[in-house]
Amino acid sequence: MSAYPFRRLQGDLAELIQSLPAEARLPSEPALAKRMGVSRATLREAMRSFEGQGMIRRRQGVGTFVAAKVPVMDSGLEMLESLETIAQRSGLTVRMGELQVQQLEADEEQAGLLNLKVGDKLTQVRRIIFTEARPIAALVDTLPADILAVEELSSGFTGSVLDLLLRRGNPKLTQSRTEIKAVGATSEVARALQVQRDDVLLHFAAQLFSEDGRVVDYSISYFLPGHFRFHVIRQVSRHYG
Amino acid sequence: MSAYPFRRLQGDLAELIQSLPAEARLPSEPALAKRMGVSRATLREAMRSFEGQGMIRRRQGVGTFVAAKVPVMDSGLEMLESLETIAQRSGLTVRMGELQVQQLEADEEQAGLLNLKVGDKLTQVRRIIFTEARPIAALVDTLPADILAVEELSSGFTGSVLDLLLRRGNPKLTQSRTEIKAVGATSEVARALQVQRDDVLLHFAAQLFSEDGRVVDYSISYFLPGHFRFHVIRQVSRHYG
DNA sequence: GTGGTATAGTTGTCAGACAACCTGGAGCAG
DNA sequence: CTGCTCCAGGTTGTCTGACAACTATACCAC
Repeated sequence: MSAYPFRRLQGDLAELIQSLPAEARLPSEPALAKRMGVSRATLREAMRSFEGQGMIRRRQGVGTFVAAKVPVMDSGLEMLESLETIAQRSGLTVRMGELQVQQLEADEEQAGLLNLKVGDKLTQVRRIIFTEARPIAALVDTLPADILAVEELSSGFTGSVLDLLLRRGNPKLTQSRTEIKAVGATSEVARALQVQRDDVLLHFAAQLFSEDGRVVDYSISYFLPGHFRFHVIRQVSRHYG
Repeated sequence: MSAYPFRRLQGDLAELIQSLPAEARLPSEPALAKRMGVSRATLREAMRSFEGQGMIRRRQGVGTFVAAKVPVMDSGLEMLESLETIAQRSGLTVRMGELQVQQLEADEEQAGLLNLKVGDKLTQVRRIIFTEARPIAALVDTLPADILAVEELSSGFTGSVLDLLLRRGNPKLTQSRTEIKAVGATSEVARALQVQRDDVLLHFAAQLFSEDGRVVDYSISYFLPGHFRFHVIRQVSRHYG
């Protein structure tokens, strides 16, 4: 149970929406507010947030409806989730391999990305995600050592730095800024993902922010095409609506 | 002037936020609501929507602040904008070339994507975006012929189907669902963009939705790496906050 | 100086009300 | 029967006013 109605609502409402079939009609706002135990104003803030993510569709005088379903396989980029979480929701089994944890000191580029000083201690985690036998993603997380110590990764590390931080609950994570590119595989990545050098890969570079605005993780991901589907809902800017 | 306060507010607030420097503090909610001429409840719905896009940051008991600035050069994917609009905001000059407009009948794939029947009339627009002398993007828009007729593209077409539809104001566009991939250049695209076959390209495939939920445009874009920067703000899912 | 405490200002939430809008059916003219 | 108008009920959109929870600052006792 969360302290604030809005946060609890986000989870409850997401659960409800995902449990309903496409085009299904949601209860009216007064009814839903009562059922969720919040005021209609708070409910509407949450609704607005879900509408912005394209999960629901509202029509004045008619009702609120679950948006047309997108194939379950792919993942919307509005929410930051670990690959493990996405895979689990999709009913896939993935495993992690080739885990490498090391401590190092920030060079100029890393210091800039993490908003630190050159020479500050860093923890770096590299790993490969496999489905069945094939590697499909390569991940590198770099964190300040005071956020995540090397020792913490020794026992029972499942492979997701994000999930680890979320479970620990400290620092409190709020959002990430993810940059999207297409790259050719370097020889190192090509070997890890068992593809040819210069083969096409999707590339995410993400800064993960905590509640106080600090950068707590810089994450680089390489995805093999065809095994993941990423999409984003984009709003039409209505400067002159 | 828009009929609904919320829509007007979206534009006004976006303008205000973008005009302020990073970390700047916004007026308090009561003050801002009064200034914008809406109630605090409506203002808060808009604020929640902007918060979801990572544009502002709210701290209870303290205030609301403009989020750390994202460089104007690159473009957040939360908002759907034409390349021309993005370029203009970035101070770049781009020009369109190799415009091809044709009418055709929907095959099975196109019918499925646009939610039409096989054989329905389509308008297809192909074009290349250049900066200076180099081509940097290839675009293909496919629309139902009743949405956009071939004749409408004859005079004064600037190169953006999106901007054209927005200017016309009919149908009213609401959002797009954009799928993101990395692909190797086909021989056709490679020739158009003056790259080698199988060179790495970023690939967007977007369905553009109108107010009534109809798919009014299916758009495919190929981007040359290095000339565009795309990012997305991702919220941390707080199922157990 | 130090630490605790009041205080003003901010966001978070609530309740109730009315306006704008859409849908479907009743009623009526043809 | 058909087609039209009108109306009533239900839904989302917005507003008002209020109180709760929280934060930073100023102030005071020590």
